[in-house]
Amino acid sequence: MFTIGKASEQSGVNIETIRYYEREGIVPKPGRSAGGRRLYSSDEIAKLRFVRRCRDLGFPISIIQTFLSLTEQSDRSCGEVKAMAENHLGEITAKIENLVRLRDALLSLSKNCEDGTAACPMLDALMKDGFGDGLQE
Amino acid sequence: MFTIGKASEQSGVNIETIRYYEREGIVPKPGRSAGGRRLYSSDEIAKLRFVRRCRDLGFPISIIQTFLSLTEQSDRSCGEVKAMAENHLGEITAKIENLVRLRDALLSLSKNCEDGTAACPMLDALMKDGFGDGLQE
DNA sequence: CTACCTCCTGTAGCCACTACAGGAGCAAGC
DNA sequence: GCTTGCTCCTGTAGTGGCTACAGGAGGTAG
Repeated sequence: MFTIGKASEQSGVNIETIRYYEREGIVPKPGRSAGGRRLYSSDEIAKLRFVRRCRDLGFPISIIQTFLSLTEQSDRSCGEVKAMAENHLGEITAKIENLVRLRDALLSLSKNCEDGTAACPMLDALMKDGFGDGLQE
Repeated sequence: MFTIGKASEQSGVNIETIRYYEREGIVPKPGRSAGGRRLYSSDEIAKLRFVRRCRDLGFPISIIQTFLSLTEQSDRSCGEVKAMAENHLGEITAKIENLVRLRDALLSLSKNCEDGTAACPMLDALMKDGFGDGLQE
C-alpha cells in the first residue's frame, strides 16, 4: 500500500488532483492508515493512471467516468467506447481546424506589423469595421 | 446612443458578457439613462467589437486590456503588439501540434476497437502499463 | 391599462483543477 | 526523548471567461 505522494508519483496525477477526484466521486475513496492517511493499492493507482491518460487524450471527466464504469463490467461494451472515442475525435478535429484558421488570421494581421511603426496596422484593422467577423466557433 | 441590447447586437458581445466586462473594468462604464439603463456610444460599441475580435483570435483578456490601452495612445507601440501577437502565435501553433498528436494517438487506439467486441482493446490499452505516458503538454 | 419585452442587480454555477492556511503524522538523527 | 523537516490532513477560496438564474423595474405597443 502507498501513501498519496507515492500514488501521485506512480500515476502522474497531482496530489491535490487525486483528493479532488476523490471528493467528486470520480475514483473510489481509498482506505486509511491508523494516523488517518490515505493508502492506495496498485489497482487504485492503476485507476488513477487510467484517468490521467484519458484526460491527456482530452476526454472530459464525465466521459472518463463512463469509461471507468465500463471497465468494471466484464463485457466492456466496445461499441459504446468506440462511438464516444469517434465523437471525441470529431471534436478534436474541429478544434484543430478552428485553431488553424485562427493562426492564419493572426498571421495575416501581424505580417503588416513592422517594429517601430507609429500607428499599428494590426490594432487599426481590429478597430475598423468589416474585419474578422465570423471567425469564432 | 444605444441600450445594451443594441450594443450587444452591433458588437457581437453577449449582454451578460458586456456587463461582466464592465464589472471587471475591461471596458469603461457607460453613461446611464434617467431610468438607470446603460447607454452606449458608437465608440464604446467599437471598443466592445474590438474586444470580441481579439477574443475570437484567442487572446486572453489580460493581453486584450494591454491592446486597449495601446489603442488609447497616439503612438501605438507596434513593436510591443507584434511581439505579443507572435508569442500568441507560438502558443496557438503549440496547441495545434498537441492536438494533432492527441488525435493520432486516439486514432491508433480506437482503430482496433470493433463494434461488438467483448473486451475493448482501447480500454485495455489505457489500463495497462507503458502506453501513452508523456503525451500531455 | 394591460401585456410583454428589455433591462436592472446580485449571486451562484460551469470545468478541472490549483493554491493556500493552519495544523498533525511520522521517520531520522542527536 | 526531542528536534528537524518532510509529508500528509481538512477546508476554503481562487483561476478564466463567462453563463444562468431569481426577482424586480423601466418602457412601449395596442
